[in-house]
Amino acid sequence: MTLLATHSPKQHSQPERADPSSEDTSPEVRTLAERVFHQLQDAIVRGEIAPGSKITEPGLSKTYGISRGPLREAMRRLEAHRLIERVPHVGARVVQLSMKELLELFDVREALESMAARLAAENMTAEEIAGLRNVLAVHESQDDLKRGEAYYQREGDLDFHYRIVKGSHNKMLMNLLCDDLYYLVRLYRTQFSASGSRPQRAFVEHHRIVDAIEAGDAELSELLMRRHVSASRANVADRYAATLEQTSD
Amino acid sequence: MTLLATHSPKQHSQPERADPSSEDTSPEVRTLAERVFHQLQDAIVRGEIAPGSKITEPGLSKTYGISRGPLREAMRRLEAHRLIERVPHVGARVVQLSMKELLELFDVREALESMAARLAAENMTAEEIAGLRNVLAVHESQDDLKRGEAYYQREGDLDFHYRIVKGSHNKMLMNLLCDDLYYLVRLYRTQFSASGSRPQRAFVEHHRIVDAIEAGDAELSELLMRRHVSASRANVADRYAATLEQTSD
DNA sequence: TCATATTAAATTGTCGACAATCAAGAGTTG
DNA sequence: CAACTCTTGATTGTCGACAATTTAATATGA
Repeated sequence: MTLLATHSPKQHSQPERADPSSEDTSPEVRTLAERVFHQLQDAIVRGEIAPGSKITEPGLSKTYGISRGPLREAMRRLEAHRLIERVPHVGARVVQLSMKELLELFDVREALESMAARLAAENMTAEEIAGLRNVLAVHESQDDLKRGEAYYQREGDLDFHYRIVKGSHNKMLMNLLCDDLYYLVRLYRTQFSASGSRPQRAFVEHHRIVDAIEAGDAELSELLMRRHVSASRANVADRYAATLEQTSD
Repeated sequence: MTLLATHSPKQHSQPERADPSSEDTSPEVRTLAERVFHQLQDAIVRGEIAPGSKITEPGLSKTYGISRGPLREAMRRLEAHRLIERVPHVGARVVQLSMKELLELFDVREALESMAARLAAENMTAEEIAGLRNVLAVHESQDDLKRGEAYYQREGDLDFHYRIVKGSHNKMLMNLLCDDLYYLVRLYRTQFSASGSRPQRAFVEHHRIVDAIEAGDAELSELLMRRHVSASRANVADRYAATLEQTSD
């Protein structure tokens, strides 16, 4: 019958984030809790809900037109994904990554993604490698056009890392990185309005990583990915230090 | 095959927490959902609820004497921690790790724990190192007594790894390992009734790791921990292969 | 007998209401 | 004027009931 939606025609009294461009007909959102979870996840990651802002259950309940039951379940999932922080009997607020936590995130990424690259070199299929090269080609063309600023270091970069993690053929690794950490990475990029720097250097590094994976050199792939993430981390740390000194100007 | 049948029927009212032996008076179990989450987490990890068995909401609701509201929130958390698997409109069942997934878990541990050891060598305080050495001393005495079988490779081993992860002073790493993966490790140990082998060898490895950490040698600590976890993985794989051949006996 | 369709039971998803708890503001008092 | 208490408002936690879906069991027909 009526799968979902049309339950009640979204009476948005506060049409703040009533964004119809969002995809309600996602792969498997057969339940309200699932749907609102993805909606909130998107809204948070895109910065539509301010970081650090308190989110209240009646408020969201009104906004999304559902009752508090499934909403609370969605919030519990968001909490598990570290996108919101809850305090019993007090409330929940969107996470606000500090620089310390961001650097911690990079350390975890360095550990996991280098392992992913190693496994990818061992397990990636020819088709997957071809797809990976195709991603690089797209980046290259875009790099010519827009001097590699906007798209490249945002979703495009994540696409590259996505495919390598997927190429590891390790489900647990995929879940950890793709379902948890990468959303935090996106959140950080909106919070710090991080228009990634060093695009050309990262681009070269990406190419070398793919070369190593294609050659089946597990150790080299691991090493290059480790350096790649580590360099990215150092870059972020440097830019942040520069920002701190710039404040007194 | 039907080991570990039913869980304790605690048919109590709501007044007290009832079970004094359990850690119901933990730091922050101020809500029913929190409490039943920890109770279920323990029950699953200890094998009191059979792996692969289907758990039904009305059943658990009766067993723990709470309504389905907080119960569902607890189950959502269990799902996020990968202890149960849910299918919309169908139900939930306790996870049953396959050997493939178990080896995946070891790969993730190798990546994360080697990073943790590296950071621990850089950040661990003198008191933390002293505590770590004390753990080793306890293991040694127990090793003399019981020939290192039961306790050592179970909770004791995890205690060792716990402290190193904690010594990394990286909250995200701590959450990932201590809150998620280590519960899966415990679950595996009950599911496969894995009375850990190679105790003396692991014991020596533990000592060398602590030595490296105390010396502040980050690279060596990382390398030794990586080898340690990798050897543990290989041991599990070998034992499993042996079990397969033994089935024809 | 096997396959298919229908029905029935049980379970999951969702909602609205009530109780418990916290945060803030008004009011009092030294 | 400051500090403390009390009250009030709002939010969170919990419950029971109803609707929707799945699963099984039964009935029906070729």
